[in-house]
Amino acid sequence: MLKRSPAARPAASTDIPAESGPVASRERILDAAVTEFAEQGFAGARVDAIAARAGINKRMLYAYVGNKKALWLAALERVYEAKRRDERTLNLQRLPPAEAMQVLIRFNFRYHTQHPEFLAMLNDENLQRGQNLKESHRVAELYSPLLTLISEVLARGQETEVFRRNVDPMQLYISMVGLGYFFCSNQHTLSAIFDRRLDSVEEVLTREQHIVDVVMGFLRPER
Amino acid sequence: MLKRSPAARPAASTDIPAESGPVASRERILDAAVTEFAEQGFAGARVDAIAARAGINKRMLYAYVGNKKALWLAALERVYEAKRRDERTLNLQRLPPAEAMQVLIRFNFRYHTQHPEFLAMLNDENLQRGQNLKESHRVAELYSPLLTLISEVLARGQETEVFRRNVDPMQLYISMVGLGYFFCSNQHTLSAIFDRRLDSVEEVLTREQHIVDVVMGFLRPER
DNA sequence: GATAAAAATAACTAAATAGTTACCTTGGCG
DNA sequence: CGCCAAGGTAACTATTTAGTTATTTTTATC
Repeated sequence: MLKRSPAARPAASTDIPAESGPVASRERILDAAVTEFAEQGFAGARVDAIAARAGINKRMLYAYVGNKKALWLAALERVYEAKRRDERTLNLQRLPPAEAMQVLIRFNFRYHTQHPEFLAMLNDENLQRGQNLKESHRVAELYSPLLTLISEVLARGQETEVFRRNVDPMQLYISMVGLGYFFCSNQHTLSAIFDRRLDSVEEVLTREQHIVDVVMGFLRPER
Repeated sequence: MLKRSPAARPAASTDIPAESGPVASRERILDAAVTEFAEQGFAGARVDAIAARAGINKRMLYAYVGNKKALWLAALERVYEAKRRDERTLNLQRLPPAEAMQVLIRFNFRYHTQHPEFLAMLNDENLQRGQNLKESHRVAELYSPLLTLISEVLARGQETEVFRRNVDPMQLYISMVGLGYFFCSNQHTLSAIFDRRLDSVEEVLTREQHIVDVVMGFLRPER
């Protein structure tokens, strides 16, 4: 069991070129894993397919990352990190609360439409009852900055009385995300049941505007 | 390929007892399939496990239902039907629109909290890009009566000016469902990220009230 | 160039899996 | 009883799969 990772070897005297070497290999493997896992789910994904996608031998894949579960967790952390990184680029302090809230809503929806791999991996992790994420020692890092952002914008809007009071930021976060998540994640079954394609640009924009209307409509102060 | 289903044999002279016979066997198989598929997903589910759960031999399972994909589709149709059947019991005509809408919202949320197998199978069908559902010759039967109910209640509420105008019933349906779906389906990852259990009675009731508040808040007419 | 460690490959293994085949059991009916 | 078909079982097959081992190639350093 004492498998030394090839990445642990002392760095060579020459700098490692950007497009090769152990670190780059690991990146390529994780990218390939995200793609395969997102398309097939954990049980449906094939380790051989991931190796092939990464253009690497299976033996090296095991050396770099470990077994299939470790691969899943690394891929899951990767898609979370990617979203968190994007979330952190949001700059809302200068915007008035109503506008800032709209930016948050649209950002979330667009992220979900553009990153089906994020939705697919989250769904499958939930099928596995979140056991991998619970065992991750990096969960704390994956905590969404969005919740803090929402809290801040919400508080500002409540002070200036453009938003209603007594709104739990976590509930609002789950609602904001859920309104887009279900539409994106379940587009195929919705499409089959309604006999209507939902992946056109028009349908997606219509949905985005509806989500903004729902959240902003809800947040209007009581008369 | 000419496999005669055992169910096709002429009925015996004695009546088939309720708890045995081909029809009952098929029911038991489908129940077992729903459970196994919901826990493991399509790729993770094992045909042997389904046969064992149903207390039936694999040979008979193949005779009664067909291969794994046919089993999946039959199970998927079954969970849809179950929800549609429940939806049809809603009796909203007598209720004033605001109350009727709340009943719809709560019904949906409760159904999702109480039927994780419905969510799990829908998620996995979407991972498979809805291909099985699209090939089903029974999709039309699976169309949700909820959409019609929502349309009716919405129209009544708009006439009496308790609801805002210009609301697309399909968007409202997707929102109503999505607000609860995400919370239920992703409870494990949400729980891990927020380091907070979401499956207690209190948390579920809090969420239900929030969903009601969001939808009803959105539906308030503009001032 | 020699050497040794690192990196990569292909071939292998043991277990699991969807689907099938050959065979056995039961019960109704003349 | 004797027959036969429906209903059922166990053992099998061909393939696939995660994970490993034996071996070769590459690279850095002297």
